[in-house]
Amino acid sequence: MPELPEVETVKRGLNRLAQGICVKDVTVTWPAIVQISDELTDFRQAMRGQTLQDVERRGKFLIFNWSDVIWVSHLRMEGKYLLPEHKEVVDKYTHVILELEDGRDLRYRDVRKFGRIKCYPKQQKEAAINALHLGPEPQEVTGEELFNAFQRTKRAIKPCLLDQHIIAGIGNIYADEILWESQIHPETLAANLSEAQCVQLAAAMATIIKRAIEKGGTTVRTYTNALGENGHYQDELKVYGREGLPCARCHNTIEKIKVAQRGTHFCPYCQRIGE
DNA sequence: CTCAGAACCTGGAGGC
DNA sequence: TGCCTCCAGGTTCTGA
Repeated sequence: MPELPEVETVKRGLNRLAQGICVKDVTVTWPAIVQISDELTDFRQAMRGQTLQDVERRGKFLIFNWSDVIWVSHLRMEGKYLLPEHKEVVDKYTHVILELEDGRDLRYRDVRKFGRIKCYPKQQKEAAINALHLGPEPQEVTGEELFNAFQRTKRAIKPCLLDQHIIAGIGNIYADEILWESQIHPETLAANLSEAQCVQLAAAMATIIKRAIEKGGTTVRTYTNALGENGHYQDELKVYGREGLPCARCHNTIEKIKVAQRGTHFCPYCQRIGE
């Protein structure tokens, strides 16, 4: 679930369903998921009595604004927030449970246990977000900013799109989709892209990310989305998961290769190195 | 400093 | 059915 459009969808769901929830008690069953900043002594103690004001997003991070603390939360591969309507049995993949004053629970569920929730005092908010060293959002970055950032690296364009210090929020699915839209081969050296190609890339990022947010993100495989919301952008994917199928633009066959250890889908005819 | 590769975890899919 | 290998929407650590 977790690239920018999916995280944005989770954020909107939490703001719709969880604003004003008040925490009575906390249970953590996999301690590595929860971290606290040096100023705090105990997560459970810090969270008791906290009311959720709202949730923001920066890149793929969720920022929870509680009354006295903030959370910087990353879902990584499979993290989900759930707010079950009825008291459901807690399964073995649920690692954090906030027992609420209204009788419900806010649960964090994560099969692979990769996700993280870091808790800070509220006054540390700006410093905590700055310490993430995130690049600009893909809907806001300019071609010129991309061009300048790419001059400083010897890497291929694909790993640059995944580097959160350069642009914050793009993951493996949208990187492939953006490169297809821009007709750029994923192994092209980023430093070799022209300024015009960087402008094209910035435009493709804005269009694709905006559209994916409108569609509620992308749901692939059998993951069920948090808060009952499934994405629909999977119906509009042009290359991701489409190896062996015809390219929507030129009808040649989509290929899958490895670039910087990540599965990478592209059209070898309309995405060529040096074009 | 930069970059490639491993590590962190678990489950599903496919080969034998 | 069982066992093995590989793969997965991400980040962070290690070491060259």
